[in-house]
Amino acid sequence: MSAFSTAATTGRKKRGEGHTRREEILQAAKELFLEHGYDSVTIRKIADRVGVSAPALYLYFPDKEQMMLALCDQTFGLLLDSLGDIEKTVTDPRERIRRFGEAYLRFGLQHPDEYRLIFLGSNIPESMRKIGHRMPTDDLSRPGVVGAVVFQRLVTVLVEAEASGLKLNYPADTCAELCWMAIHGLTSAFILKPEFPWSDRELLIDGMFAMIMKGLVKEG
Amino acid sequence: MSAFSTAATTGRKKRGEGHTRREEILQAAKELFLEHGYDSVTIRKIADRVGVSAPALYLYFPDKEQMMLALCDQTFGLLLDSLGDIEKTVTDPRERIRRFGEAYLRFGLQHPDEYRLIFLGSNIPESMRKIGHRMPTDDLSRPGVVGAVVFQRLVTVLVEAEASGLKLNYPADTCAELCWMAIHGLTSAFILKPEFPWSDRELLIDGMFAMIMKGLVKEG
DNA sequence: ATAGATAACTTATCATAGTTAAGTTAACGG
DNA sequence: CCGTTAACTTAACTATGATAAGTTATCTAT
Repeated sequence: MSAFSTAATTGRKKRGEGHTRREEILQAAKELFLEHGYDSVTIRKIADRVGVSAPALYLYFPDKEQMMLALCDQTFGLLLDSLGDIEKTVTDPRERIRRFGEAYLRFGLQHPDEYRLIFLGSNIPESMRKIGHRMPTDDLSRPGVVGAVVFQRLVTVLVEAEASGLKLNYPADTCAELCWMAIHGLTSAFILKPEFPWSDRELLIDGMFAMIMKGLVKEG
Repeated sequence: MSAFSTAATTGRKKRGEGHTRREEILQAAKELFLEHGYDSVTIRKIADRVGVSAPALYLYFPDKEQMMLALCDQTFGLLLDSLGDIEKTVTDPRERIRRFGEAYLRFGLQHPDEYRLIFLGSNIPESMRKIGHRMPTDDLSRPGVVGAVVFQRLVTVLVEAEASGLKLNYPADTCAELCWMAIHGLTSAFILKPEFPWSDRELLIDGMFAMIMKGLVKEG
C-alpha cells in the first residue's frame, strides 16, 4: 500500500528475507508450546499466529519436531552460558559444584518445558526420546546434544576438583553421575509435580546439596 | 462349528461374558504398549489383535487413556505388594529405608513404561500429566493415584523410624521427599538414558543409598 | 524494460488418528 | 417364539501432520 510496509509483519517476505520468517515461526511456536504444550499445538495454529498457511512452515523446518529442537537448543544455550560464567568466576571446588547444581536447578525451574523435553523425554514423539542424551561422540553442533554437553561439563568440574586436592569417595565420573542424578531428581520433582505440597523449597535444595557433599566428598 | 468353541478366543461373547473381552483388550493393549509405546499403538491395532472392530473397544473403555490407566493400576499393585512384604518382614529402620528404595528402583527397572507413565508423565496426553501425583485426599480407589500412595508409605516408614529412635536431620516428610527425589533421580536416569555409559549400576545404587543415609540420618 | 529463474508462498489433497452414530446380530428370559 | 438388550459392525466425522503441484512476486542478467 503506502510507502511504508516494511514487510515486518505483513504479507510476503522479500527475497532473501526468509530467515526472518523462520524466526517469526520459532517465536510463535515458542509462545504456543510454552502455553499449551507440544502436543496441543498444531502446525495450523502456529501458522495462523504467524499469518501464513500451514504448509509454509515446511519451507523452513522439515517437521514439527525440528521446530521444537531448534527452540530447545536456543534455550539451553542460556544454561551453557551460565555454566561458563561459573567456571570463570568461582574457583573453590566445593563452591563450584554447588553453583553448578544450582544453576542447573534454577534453569530447570525457569524453563520447565524445555527441561522436560531434553531431560525427561516427555510429550514428544518416540523418536525424540534419545535427544537429551545423545553422546558427545556425536557432532556437537547438531541440534539436541545439549544434555550430554552439560553433563560433560560437570565431569570436568569434578575432575578438576580432584586435581586440586579434593578427596572423592568414588571415581570422578561416578561422582558426577550421582550428583547429576540427585539434582535431576530434585529438579524433575519440582517440575513434574508442582502442585505437590513439598517442604520449603530452599530447605530441600540445601538438604540435597548437603547430601551430595557428604556422600561424594571425603571428610576434611 | 463343532461342539467345542468355548468362545475363549473366537467370535462373539456370550451374554454376561463381556468382562472377559475387557481383559482380552487389556492384555493386548499391554503387550502392544510395552512393545511399541503408547503413542505408536493405535486403537485399531489393539482391536486387530483382539479380533474385534475398533469401536468395540469403546464398549469397555471410554477412551484410550483409560486403557493405559487400568494397566498402570494393575502393574503398580505389584509395587505396593512388595512394599507390603518389606513392612511385614524387615524391622530395622535403616534396613527398611534401604529395602524400600531398592524395591522402588527394581520395580522401575522392571516396568519402565509404567514408571514413565506414572512418575514421569511421559508420552501421554496432557490431561494425564497429573495422574502420578494426585493427592491422597482424592478417592484412593480411583485409577491413577498409586504414585501418591507409594510416597505416603515412605513417609510412614520414616515416621516410624524416628519413633523407634533414629535421629533425622530434617522433619520426616522432608526426609521422605529428599529420599524419594534421590531414588527417583537414580531410577529415571536408568530408564530414560539406558544407553548412557553409566558406571557400574550396583556401585551407583550403593553410592546413592550411602548418600541418602549420610544426608538424612544423624551419626550414631 | 523485460524475460527467465527462483524464493516465497497457497490451495487442494492425503493418510491416519481418535471417536461417535446408527444400525445389526445373537443370546437369554418370559 | 418373541421381544429385550448385550455384544457387536459399518460408515462416517473431525482433526492431525505432511505432501504435491501450482501460483505470485522479486531479483538478476541482458
